[in-house]
Amino acid sequence: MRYLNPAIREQFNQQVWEIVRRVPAGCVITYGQVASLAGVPPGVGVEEYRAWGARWVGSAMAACPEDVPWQRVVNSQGKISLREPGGGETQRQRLEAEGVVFDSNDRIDLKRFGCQAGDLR
DNA sequence: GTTGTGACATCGC
DNA sequence: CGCGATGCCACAA
Repeated sequence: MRYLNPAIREQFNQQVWEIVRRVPAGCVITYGQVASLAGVPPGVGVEEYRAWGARWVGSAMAACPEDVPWQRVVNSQGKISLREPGGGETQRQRLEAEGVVFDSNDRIDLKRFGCQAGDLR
């Protein structure tokens, strides 16, 4: 198959948003974690999912609803990934209000604030 | 139908 | 530990 079925993609997006909503306040999660929790969509190889799951999550985030705290989803570097640099300052303070601490490099310590799979449920 | 770009992850230096 | 380069899929123009 050349590319994933649109229906599966849609369902996958919903699943991603659902997981992000389960992320508790003061806790952040990486794209890889979200992809891992979302599970491998049908008809997709695990090795391919490992490489593209994160990107699919990012694509899903592109159209995330208002009630989805997309800001709690960060990349492996522990940094907020936004299209507009500096546009996330307001949301960053929002995370700080939840207890998330940023270092001098605008980075989050995933060892402390990184959410575990078992913490979601 | 083709081309360019992207809210990433991983490996190498 | 930090920065640069690479791979691959989906979407918009």
